[in-house]
Amino acid sequence: MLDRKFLIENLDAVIKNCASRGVQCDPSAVIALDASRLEKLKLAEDLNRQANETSKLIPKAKDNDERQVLIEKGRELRAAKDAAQAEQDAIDQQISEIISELPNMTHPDVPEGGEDDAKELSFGKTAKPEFDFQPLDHVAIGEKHDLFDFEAGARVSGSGFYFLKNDAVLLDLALQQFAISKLAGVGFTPVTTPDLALTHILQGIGFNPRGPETQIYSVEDTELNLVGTAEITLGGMMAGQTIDAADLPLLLCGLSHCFRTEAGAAGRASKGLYRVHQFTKVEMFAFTSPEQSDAMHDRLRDLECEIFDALEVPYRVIDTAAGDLGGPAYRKFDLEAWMPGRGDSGQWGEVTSTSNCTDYQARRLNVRSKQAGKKGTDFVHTLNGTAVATGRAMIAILENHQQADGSVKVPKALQPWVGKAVIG
RNA sequence: GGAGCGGUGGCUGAGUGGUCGAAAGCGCCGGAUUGCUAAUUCGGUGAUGGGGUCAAACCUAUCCGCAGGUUCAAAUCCUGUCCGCUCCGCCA
Repeated sequence: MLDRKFLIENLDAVIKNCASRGVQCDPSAVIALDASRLEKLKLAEDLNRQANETSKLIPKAKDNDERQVLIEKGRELRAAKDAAQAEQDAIDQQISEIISELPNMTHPDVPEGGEDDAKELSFGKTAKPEFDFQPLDHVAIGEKHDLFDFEAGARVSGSGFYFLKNDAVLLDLALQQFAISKLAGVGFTPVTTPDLALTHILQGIGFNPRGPETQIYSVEDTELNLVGTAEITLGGMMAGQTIDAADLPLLLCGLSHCFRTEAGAAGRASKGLYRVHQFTKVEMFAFTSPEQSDAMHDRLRDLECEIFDALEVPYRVIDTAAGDLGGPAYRKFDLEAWMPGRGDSGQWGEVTSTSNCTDYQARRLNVRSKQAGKKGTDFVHTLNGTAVATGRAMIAILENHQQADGSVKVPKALQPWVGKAVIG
């Protein structure tokens, strides 16, 4: 959510930003609405003040007659104030509806355009593999080593669910262990998180749990929703809180399951583990001061690179174009791993994503910071980034590390947890 | 799931209809003082919106979990709701 004053003072920039984000909206209506809102606000406040003054006179009234006159006057003033207040509230509601549809502003370095206009920033340390045999995709590798059971997943939970089996379980746990111990070692507080969250928390983070397009599973007759990412619960952890500025940045790494309906994704590359309704993820989350967030965003991206370098997976880093950014993001970097089994001869596939959401989520969630000696509070900045989504990481590992005999090398970083150097 | 109790300022905790944004203590900030990393003492110390100012000061409205209701007037009475605690039941 943008700040109302910011919007009013920077209307042209906001309109331009909406256009480059591809968001249909009319923020200009807010200007006139806010002017009349202020008018009603002042009127309501003035009437309220008069009513308060009248109320204070009542206990001091000389006699019953005077008291009755004052009570009647108070009654009228309150009624008038309620009417003005109601008008103010109605206008305020209209303004909020418009503003809540607006995306965050955009970092000046973000490329213009849509999905295909992302800027390629860099590549990982690991080169794309060159096979002297026909490489398999991860589904075929899984069949060979009995790693997944998609059929049973469909029987039990429907299409898009799966069981991991055997070494896939070890790999899954190893990825979690590796990511968490790596991050705990560089200042992140490890947490396990609820897998369900209240609707208003989702909305604060920028998810909309209702409507036909929603990516969110909701529990009927409750305010609970299955989280699509621990970003929701980690950000929600500090909702309504005021953090001592000296404690910033606050770094968390959270382990959670992630649930996504994938509404509207039917037909898109959906084979195997790539697009599923449930997966496990270690997520990084940072609450920072406004000055710290750009540097923190680079740090989260660099940590993702270190993790995938350690997993010996080839990847590229892209700076997502404006039109492809979600509403809360000010800038977003993705790591796309090379997946030799995708398409005819391999494709890049997104494995991580890190966003700087500046104060967009903090304003909705009301997360502030307080600096000692300074008057008032500031909204913090929030950032999130994938450390490891185990499903997609496994795709990249299995497909890149397969060998001619069908076995798969386990990256050194994972061997302590997998307990072996080769699968199969 | 059943029964009971409770949610007040950074914290502890008073406060059952008007003078309460709210006692007291702690913490914190500033001053004084004592010959010394402490003690004593005085004062100050919430947030948000609106106005005001170069910036302050200042003025004003709102906020005692949240949302409604009663009343001229609500932290205080009523209803709903969320959260927490205790006991019982169930349970990994």
